[in-house]
Amino acid sequence: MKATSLRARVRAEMIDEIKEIARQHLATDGANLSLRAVARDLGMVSSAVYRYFASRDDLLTALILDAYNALGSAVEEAEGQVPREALHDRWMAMCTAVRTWAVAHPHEYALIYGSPVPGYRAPQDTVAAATRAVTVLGTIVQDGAVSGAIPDNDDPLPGAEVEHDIRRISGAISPDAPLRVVARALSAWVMLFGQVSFEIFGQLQNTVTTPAALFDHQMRAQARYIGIPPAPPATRTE
Amino acid sequence: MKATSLRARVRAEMIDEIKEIARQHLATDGANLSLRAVARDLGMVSSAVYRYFASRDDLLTALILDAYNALGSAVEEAEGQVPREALHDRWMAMCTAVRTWAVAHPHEYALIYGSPVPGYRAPQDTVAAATRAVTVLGTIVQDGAVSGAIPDNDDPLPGAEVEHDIRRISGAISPDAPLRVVARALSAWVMLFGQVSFEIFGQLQNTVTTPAALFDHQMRAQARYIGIPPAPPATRTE
DNA sequence: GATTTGTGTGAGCAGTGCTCTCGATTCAGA
DNA sequence: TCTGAATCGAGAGCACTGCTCACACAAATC
Repeated sequence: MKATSLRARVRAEMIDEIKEIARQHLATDGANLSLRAVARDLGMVSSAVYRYFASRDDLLTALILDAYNALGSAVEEAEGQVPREALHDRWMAMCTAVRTWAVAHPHEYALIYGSPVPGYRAPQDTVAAATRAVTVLGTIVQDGAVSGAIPDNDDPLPGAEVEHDIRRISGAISPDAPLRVVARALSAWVMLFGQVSFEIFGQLQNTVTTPAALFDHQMRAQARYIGIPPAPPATRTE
Repeated sequence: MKATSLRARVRAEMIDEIKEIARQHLATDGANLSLRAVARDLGMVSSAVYRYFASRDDLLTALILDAYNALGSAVEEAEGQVPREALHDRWMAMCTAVRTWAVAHPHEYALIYGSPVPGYRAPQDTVAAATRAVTVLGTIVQDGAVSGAIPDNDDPLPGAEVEHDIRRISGAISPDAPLRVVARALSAWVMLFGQVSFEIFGQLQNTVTTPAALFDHQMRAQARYIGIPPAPPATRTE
């Protein structure tokens, strides 16, 4: 009746344990993760770890994938709890989830949105995981566009090359939204991660005293910029 | 007539040479800079390098400071060549200078705007250097505000905490600009570096085919957002 | 039961940051 | 101009790293 052998189960647990310890080391020692130190914490010799990860970079890649998925889950979960028609609340929930997760896991955030550590390659596996967060933005914009809540704007249209790029992104994320709305949503997306990165990477040090409040204010401004109608004054819906 | 001794001059040259080789290693091998390898390239033994830099982190800090200054110079120089009254051109020149420098020196850009490498501290020296670029933005906004070219907008005012932060930034950079204009300029600034970071760090891979064109389009949109009037249709001024 | 497969050990290699001692060179003051 | 002090590079050495490779032991398969 056991679908997986004892060995396979133990192996999976071992992999999880290694990654967990590695995450702890990441949080304390920074990005220069020591495989030997991880092995030491596990009570085993360094070479044994190589039975589970072919190299240190492979371990890091696994952590990167996990980080993308953790962020994706956090965002999906937070946005999923908001009623579909409350576009503004969905947008804010999404933004806040990104920042909250980043503040709680700064080193893992740095792993995925900071400078690429090794000779940077993005294994195809990570692409799908990385897409989860932006897909949430896509559904918000898509819902707002089809319901008419988010109107088109009168921005100048981009050149052919840029239009092609934006159209492709739109097709994958919010196929029925006007091109110019997608363009604005994209810039808001970039602004969102720019703001978080500035905070996590210390660019706001000695400049901003209340990053959470500033973040909230700026994200509301971005919602206005995209064209997401403001939330109605707190009226209980039940 | 020599103000500095021979030794001091040789020492300064040596420091420059070490930094130059280190920059080359940074460009090829990525962020994990090897002091021994740098020493080898210089034909000296590793311990000799410690006569010039107390530690590897000290070398990196020096490179970080140089990078901030290089970016600052590039931005100042590009923006300085545009006539003062051409606000839109000044804005675009500034944005383009940031991206151009980053594309030309991706690893140095990662050093200053990526994940902080060591147990991240920002030595006070770097703060001044880091301010140079944003100061350019400040003068543009300031000039536009006092000349009336950039009108105030009707954004909701932020809460007291955020207002305090923005007011302090405004005071240091563009003291006569309306609070709400400064807030928008700040978000545009964040968006600018978000866009560049996304490109340099590979977040746009397999998504955007012409990053330069997209960048140009998005930065024009940000100028509109701030309230910088569009450049008049190319009429030769002479 | 024999054999193949997976797992952990320990030694070892090449590389790293950094310290220290030891000659050699340059500088500054008498 | 000579002398003591400061500076500099070389080399050895320590503790650490990623990674490889035989070796022994256990589990899974035949």
